[in-house]
Amino acid sequence: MPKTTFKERVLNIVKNIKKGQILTYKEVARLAGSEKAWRAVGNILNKNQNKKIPCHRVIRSDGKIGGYNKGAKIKKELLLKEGALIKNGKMVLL
DNA sequence: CATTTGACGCCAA
DNA sequence: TTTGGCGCCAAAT
Repeated sequence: MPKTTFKERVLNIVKNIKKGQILTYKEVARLAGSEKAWRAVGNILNKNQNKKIPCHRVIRSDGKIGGYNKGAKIKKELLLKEGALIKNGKMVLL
């Protein structure tokens, strides 16, 4: 059985995000087991950004897009295209 | 092993 | 309301 490190847990959670679902770094960190590890979460995604991981579905708590290796703008467009909507700085599903 | 980095979050002014 | 600064964790160097 795997040791499931924090990094692996985070990647697994992000990978498990459904279409149209958006989570904040803080939420992901909390699901991963460390509510205050949001910083590490962003770093982990940044260094892993694997194709299987829809890291573009993870945004900041402020409702801002945050960053993306391919470009934050593209990230936002991807989210809107998938059916996600950001309203009043919050994530809203269709 | 110690220090810096980083796709962040929240509080104070 | 907006801007600045501090705090936090894990990984990289």
